[in-house]
Amino acid sequence: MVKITDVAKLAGVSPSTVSHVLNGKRPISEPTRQRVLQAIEELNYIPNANARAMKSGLSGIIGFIATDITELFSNRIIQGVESVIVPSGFHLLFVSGTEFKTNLGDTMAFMNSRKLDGAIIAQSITQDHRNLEFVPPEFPLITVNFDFGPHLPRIILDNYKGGWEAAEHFARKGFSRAGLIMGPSNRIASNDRQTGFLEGAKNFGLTIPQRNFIHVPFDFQGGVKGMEELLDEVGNVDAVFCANDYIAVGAIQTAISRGLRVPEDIGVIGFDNRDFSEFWPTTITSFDQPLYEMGKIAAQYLEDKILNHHEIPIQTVLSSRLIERESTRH
Amino acid sequence: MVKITDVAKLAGVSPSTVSHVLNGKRPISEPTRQRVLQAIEELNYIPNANARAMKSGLSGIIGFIATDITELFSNRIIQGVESVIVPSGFHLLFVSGTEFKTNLGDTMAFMNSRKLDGAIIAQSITQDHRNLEFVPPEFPLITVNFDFGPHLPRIILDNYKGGWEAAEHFARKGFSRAGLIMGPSNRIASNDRQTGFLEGAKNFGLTIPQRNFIHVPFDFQGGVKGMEELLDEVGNVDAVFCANDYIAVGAIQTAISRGLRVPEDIGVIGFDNRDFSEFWPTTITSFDQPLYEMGKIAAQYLEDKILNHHEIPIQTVLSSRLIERESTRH
DNA sequence: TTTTTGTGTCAAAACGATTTGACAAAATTT
DNA sequence: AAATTTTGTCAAATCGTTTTGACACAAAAA
Repeated sequence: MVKITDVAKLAGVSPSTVSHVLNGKRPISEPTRQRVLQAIEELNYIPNANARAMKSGLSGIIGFIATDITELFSNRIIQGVESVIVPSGFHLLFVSGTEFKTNLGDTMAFMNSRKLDGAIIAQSITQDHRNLEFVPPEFPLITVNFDFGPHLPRIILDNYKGGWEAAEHFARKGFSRAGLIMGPSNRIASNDRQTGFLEGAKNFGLTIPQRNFIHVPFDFQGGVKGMEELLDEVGNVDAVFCANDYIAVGAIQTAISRGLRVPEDIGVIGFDNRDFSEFWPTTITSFDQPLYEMGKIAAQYLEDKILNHHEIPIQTVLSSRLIERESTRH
Repeated sequence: MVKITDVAKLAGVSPSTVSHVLNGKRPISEPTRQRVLQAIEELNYIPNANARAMKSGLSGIIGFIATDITELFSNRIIQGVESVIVPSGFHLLFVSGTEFKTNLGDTMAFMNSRKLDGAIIAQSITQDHRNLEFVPPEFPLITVNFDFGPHLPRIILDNYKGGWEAAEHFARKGFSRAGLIMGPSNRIASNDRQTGFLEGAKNFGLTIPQRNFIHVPFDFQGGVKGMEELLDEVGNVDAVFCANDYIAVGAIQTAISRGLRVPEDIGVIGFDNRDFSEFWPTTITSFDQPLYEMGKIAAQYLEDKILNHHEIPIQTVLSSRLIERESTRH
């Protein structure tokens, strides 16, 4: 491996001169500069990143912590993050969720090992704070799309507003009897959306069933179960707001198999704007989350903290965007 | 930041002794060991990863290069990779596709900068070799799910076999007139599947249309276009093999809107086993790719090269698995 | 008892860059 | 012409580990 002294020798200068040519910390005369550049070219010299990291104290690596990388969400966030950090010379290192969850000691060690200049935590399922207590408070850290407690800066979605807008949309489209199929009840996001929807429904004159706490898993079967429960036990709804698009699809198929027409007899709104909601036989009205944007903002704040030691605003709130499709075209 | 000398001082030993306690390269007497351990605990000492990397020449980081991280494929591969490398103390660093594609110099610099101990290249769209010519041949590198030329070790899918099995499945289910909607023609995978399907069709007695080279984009609209073309111009098919599930869905919807029943009048097989193929109104017969497995194997080979300098087998071939669903239940 | 072997520890030399104090030589100001 | 400033370069110190040759001391073998 060719190193800086090799370059210096070939160019007939000292290593420090090579370094100055590379980093521009001191002026170098043009002829010397050229000789050094030539030597670099000739030897194909690449500075050793680890040596640099050691001297500077910065690794140029930002950690990305997600409980489940399979979740498509993470990816759009990642793209947003990368759009910011890659041009600045940073790279993204993936810290697997399980690793993060299972081993406190290692997590702390990792954050403290200087391998990471900072980290972004995205969409964790757990609300368990314990791990983070071990991370030193000055370590640059930000969470995206979920709230990990009052001390950690976060980029979040206005879920209350999303719920409210769903109700508003139903009302404007002429639906009148609200129903609700939410995800697992331990999620703050779910609760906020539910509250927003219910208060919105009240505000816009939709009827609300007494029993408004159907909670199901975030998948197709959850939607099936939710819609069955809604039709069999709650009854008399024509406007169903679902926690996500998988649930919406299950709900729609169940309604159809019960002889109901969507949206004529019953309207459905999903959440997340999954790819299939756009080409499902009945295309699905849904909320798009600005995940790319969230990643971008998170990355900008993080960089600003790492590079300039600026504090990250404790909370940044973005809005989801309603995308109207057939499932609510009354 | 507390360092090894601080620990040494507190424990009343030399830094090398602390190092030996940590790494076990030399025997240390039990009482000394205990004192050192105690000091480490007390000071909350975490070794500096960069200093370590510099000394050892290994960063403990493996690069993951994917053209499009949004693509769900990458994620299952990543999970497989992680299942192997995380227990061994490695971490995964994303190298964004665009970065890889656009800037030759940087790519090379990156591979050579010792920031990465090795890299996995997954599912690139381009067939462009140029970037890799700049990577030194001894750099541990392996590609997953695509072939980047004769010199790079690869884990690939037996696409020919997949095509062949699709034909076999159609024949066994009583379909008789084969049709084909493939992805963009520049993909080797597409071509292999096509050849396998056509030869399989011949072998199992399916009729093959003269015009068997419909190529469309890999999405829903591609499927719509493909099926229209098939019905309008090729005609007389009852068994359509699609390049992926998005195309299959578009094809199915188009067939249905033309008054055909799936699978009674026309059977459809997709590829990739996307989540929605399992709950689409007509569930879709598809091929599952062993992506997790591929990632796992790639990671094992890579580690073996990084740690033990064992050469990576130039080619490892895995098979896809047919999952039968309603779209071919004749 | 003397020699050999084995244990446990240390001091010093890497690893490969960046930073800083020093100092000629050249350019500018008095 | 002397004093001052600027410019360009270098030598040496530093970042925080790991590794290795040396050595003291204890235990075992001669």
